[in-house]
Amino acid sequence: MLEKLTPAGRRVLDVAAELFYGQGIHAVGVEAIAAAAGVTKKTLYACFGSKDQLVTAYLVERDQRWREWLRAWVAEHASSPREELLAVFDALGAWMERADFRGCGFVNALAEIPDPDHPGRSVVFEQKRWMRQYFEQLATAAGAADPGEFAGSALLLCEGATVVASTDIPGAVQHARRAAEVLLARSAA
Amino acid sequence: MLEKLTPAGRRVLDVAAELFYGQGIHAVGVEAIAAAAGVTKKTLYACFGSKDQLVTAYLVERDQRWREWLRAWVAEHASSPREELLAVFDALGAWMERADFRGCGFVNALAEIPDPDHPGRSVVFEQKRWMRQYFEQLATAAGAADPGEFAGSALLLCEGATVVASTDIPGAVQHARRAAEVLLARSAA
DNA sequence: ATCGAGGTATACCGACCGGTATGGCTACCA
DNA sequence: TGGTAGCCATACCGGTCGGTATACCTCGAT
Repeated sequence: MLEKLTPAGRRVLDVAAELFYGQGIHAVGVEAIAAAAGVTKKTLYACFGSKDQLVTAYLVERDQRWREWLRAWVAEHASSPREELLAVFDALGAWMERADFRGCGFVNALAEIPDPDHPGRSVVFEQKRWMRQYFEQLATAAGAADPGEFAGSALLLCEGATVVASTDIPGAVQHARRAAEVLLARSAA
Repeated sequence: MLEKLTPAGRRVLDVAAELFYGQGIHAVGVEAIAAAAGVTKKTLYACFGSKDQLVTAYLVERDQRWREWLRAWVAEHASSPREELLAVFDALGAWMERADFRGCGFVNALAEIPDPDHPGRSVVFEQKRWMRQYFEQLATAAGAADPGEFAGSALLLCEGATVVASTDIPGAVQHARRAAEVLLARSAA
């Protein structure tokens, strides 16, 4: 659904991603998305079928891009397994400094999707599971005594930092990084 | 605004709290709230003025009730400063087991309120600041070497656990409690 | 040469949005 | 006894919601 997008569909998804993240899903109507993408509603519906499916496509692509961006950032800013682990928090910090930062797009989406059967929810679940697994992989490489335990803690700190950073409290991610260092030292082989 | 509520206003706020938390703010219309409270829209507007003000009142009261509930829970389930600190996580766990748990109502509200001037946002900020301060107070009593540092970490773990618990990953709050114990031991006098 | 895919534009649908207006009823208090 | 606070019911306002219908255009591939 994402690779074989027509040019118009591509524009729609880009615009939808920005508006959904910036203003919230319910706050943005399909008409506004179509207009901002320079596309008629008919084209939008021909490409995505419904608003719910457009929302799901937004989340799927956000997940893909996040994984790619994070891996690239870590690879570029770290030169040892231990550094890679902590670089995740530095990446988080870099992301939060963006002017349009408005918390975790997946968590925000979850807040607006109470329906347990909405396909978007499982995309969010999968994203968090991936983050935990990524931490576990890095912790294993870094020689942590219990990589699974550390990965769970790191996920908590990571999600906590994202929430706290969006509530006007400064230094959240640096704080999370320090806590992760302590927990890693405790868990080191 | 909250104490001097008329009986009809009281019902409106109770119903609004349940619907806003359970379905999201934008997803619930004033008409649905009025109907569920057995009240006309005119009465709703006479009591609260606008939907935004009703949302704000919901957040203010949620904050009040949370503080009272948490303090009472901690007082009942702990008998030493250290136990009190960790009991906050047990309280979190008890709250998450409720059938209607749907993440942090304040964080969810933030996701739906991008407007930086909305009065509801500062209520959310204040709630998080209070949590941090509460942790600091407990950490001081428990003899932590750096109560401020520990309070920040505890807030991260607490918010992280709430997010992670709402993404289908089990054991988040128990994990957070264990991490808090480790960090507290590291920070103990 | 044609035909379908991917567009455009405009108009429409019923339902709902937040918010207001009119009017009447009861109960308590000065 | 008269007012007013609180509440009811109904109807209305302009605007927007997600989604559909009709009709026309323009390509590139067969």
